Amino acid sequence: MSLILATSRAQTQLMRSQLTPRQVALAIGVSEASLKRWCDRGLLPSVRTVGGHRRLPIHGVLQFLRDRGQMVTRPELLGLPPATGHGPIVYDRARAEMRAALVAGDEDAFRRLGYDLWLGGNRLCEVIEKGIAPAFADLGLDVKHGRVEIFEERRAIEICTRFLHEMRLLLPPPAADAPLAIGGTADGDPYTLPTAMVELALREAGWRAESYGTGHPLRTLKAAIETVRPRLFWLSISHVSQRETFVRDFRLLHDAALSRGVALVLGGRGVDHDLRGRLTWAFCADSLTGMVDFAHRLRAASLPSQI
Amino acid sequence: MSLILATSRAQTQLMRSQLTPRQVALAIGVSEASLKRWCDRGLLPSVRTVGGHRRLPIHGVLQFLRDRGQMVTRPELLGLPPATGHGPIVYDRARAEMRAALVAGDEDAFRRLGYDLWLGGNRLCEVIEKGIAPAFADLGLDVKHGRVEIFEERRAIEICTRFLHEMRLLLPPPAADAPLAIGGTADGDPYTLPTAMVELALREAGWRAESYGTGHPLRTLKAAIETVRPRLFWLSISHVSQRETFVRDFRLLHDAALSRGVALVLGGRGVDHDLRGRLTWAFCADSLTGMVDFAHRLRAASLPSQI
DNA sequence: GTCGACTCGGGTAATTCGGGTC
DNA sequence: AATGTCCGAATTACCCGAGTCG
Repeated sequence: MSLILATSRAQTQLMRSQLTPRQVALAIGVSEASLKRWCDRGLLPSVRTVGGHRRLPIHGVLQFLRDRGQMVTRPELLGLPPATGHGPIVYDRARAEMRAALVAGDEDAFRRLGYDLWLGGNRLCEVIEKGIAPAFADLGLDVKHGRVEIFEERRAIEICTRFLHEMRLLLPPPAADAPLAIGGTADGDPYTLPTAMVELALREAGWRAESYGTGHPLRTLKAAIETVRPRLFWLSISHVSQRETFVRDFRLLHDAALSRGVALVLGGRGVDHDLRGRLTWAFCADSLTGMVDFAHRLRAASLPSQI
Repeated sequence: MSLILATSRAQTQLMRSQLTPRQVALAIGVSEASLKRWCDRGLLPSVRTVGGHRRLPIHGVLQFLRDRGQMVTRPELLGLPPATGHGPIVYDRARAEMRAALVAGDEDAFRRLGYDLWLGGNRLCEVIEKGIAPAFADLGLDVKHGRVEIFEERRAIEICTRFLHEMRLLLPPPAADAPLAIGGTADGDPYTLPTAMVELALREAGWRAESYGTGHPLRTLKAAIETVRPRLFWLSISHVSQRETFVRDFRLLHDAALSRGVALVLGGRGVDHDLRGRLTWAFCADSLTGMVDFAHRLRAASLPSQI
């Protein structure tokens, strides 16, 4: 039995972590000579083959493009979706166009919008918070008012999940000694996107973040904290099914986190005034960027003598 | 460009301190020709078989990579003795090792096992059916008997989901004129993995397959069939929450599919004898490979004059 | 012994090197 | 100061028939 790996270019490039100068030059529409000079000046990270040929790690290339706001003329050579041709995108328009792409089930269009925002130099947590999340908020209203079918919303969630996972692969892998963060949602809270978004935002910020998914009874999360011993634990709260039980069991989580020195972070649209008054935590985020900022401060505090 | 990968039995027996040129070439992302030259120049230690074939001691390869500071593009291809092959022994071992990796939350190990099976020449639907799915079946028993925490199972699901999405990116994108297949799970069925597996298996078989995710009320799936007009619709059934309602509403689905010429396919461990007697369908799959075979036949029937 | 897949060696095409110039 | 183009030499990738591996 044999397997034939038909390596169409678009997909091998995504998984291939190193690119040749020619591929990058074609993709971004500059001469190979310029690329060589940028590499030699250290603007663009590169490694060498045995014979001295340059190879460019994809992470470094994307970072460079984001920093410089460099236009990508043929993104498909990098495994990216085809270009919009729209030029720079602002959040208001991205929100509307993302919503439209999601409703239509147009995965490529959605990916393109996400990539445009990201390559435009925005942090992922901002792309999510100002583009994707609002698009889903609009979508939720559409469903509520019967303008959009439920299957279309579910399909949108799948599309977004795949995009988030794609971004996860594109981010540089976290350092082995990076602080560990885990999290998820509680029993009765099936919303997968928010916790996946938190994971991605923390990974972008250099954490070794792993989402544990949805629907965890709180006592198993207590076990997770005690077993895995992360530096940070996030509980994404989109919906609370049994409030009294939740509040009671939550104490387990808090006590476990406190006694193990784990920073317990809450967040999500399910955190209302009532819950805020009855739960205790290390940080309660009202935005993804706020949460990332807290993670930064926590990390800085953990390494006091790093100058 | 295409790679033909196949299985060599000896690799399972040798405890693999030595690698073939092809494995190393794939793992570090260079051509076999370059590898040969580097060996001949003494940059990379190698020994010869009696017939003159090169074998590369793994420690020499790792040393070489360290010296050059080169990143391994596919680290999962190096390190452990790959379990290449197709026999039941191979799958038994993969199943056990996958289960262990999943319980431990070791994503890299799981990915490596998946890649090993796939690159060993197995189709993805077989990798899933004989490796991954049994591993999860074992895991489910572990949870049931209290040997494994719930958070560990949820974490395993996340790991597997990310792997499936990674494979999805690795497969060649479906042709624009490939037949369309959509599917998902019904309301009250939160099991995401099976429908994601179906999607992947159909994409491997050349379909334009898109999973719509979980938790669809059946009437919205009816709308999906009528709006999207796929050639095939799969309903993944892992758990049926309200049996009577399900059976009643299912008729909507069947009628819509029948009148639109959509092949309605059922499958999943939730399809029991009772349901089989009360539902009607175009095909009821008791295995992933069986479902893929049906899809092949369906496609062949749709294109009668293709020689 | 058969057989399919892999590897061999060597040859050829394509890419990249560094440097110089526009 | 920065980019694009051109050059000969070197490196890498791809291809082929014959032989090896398991």
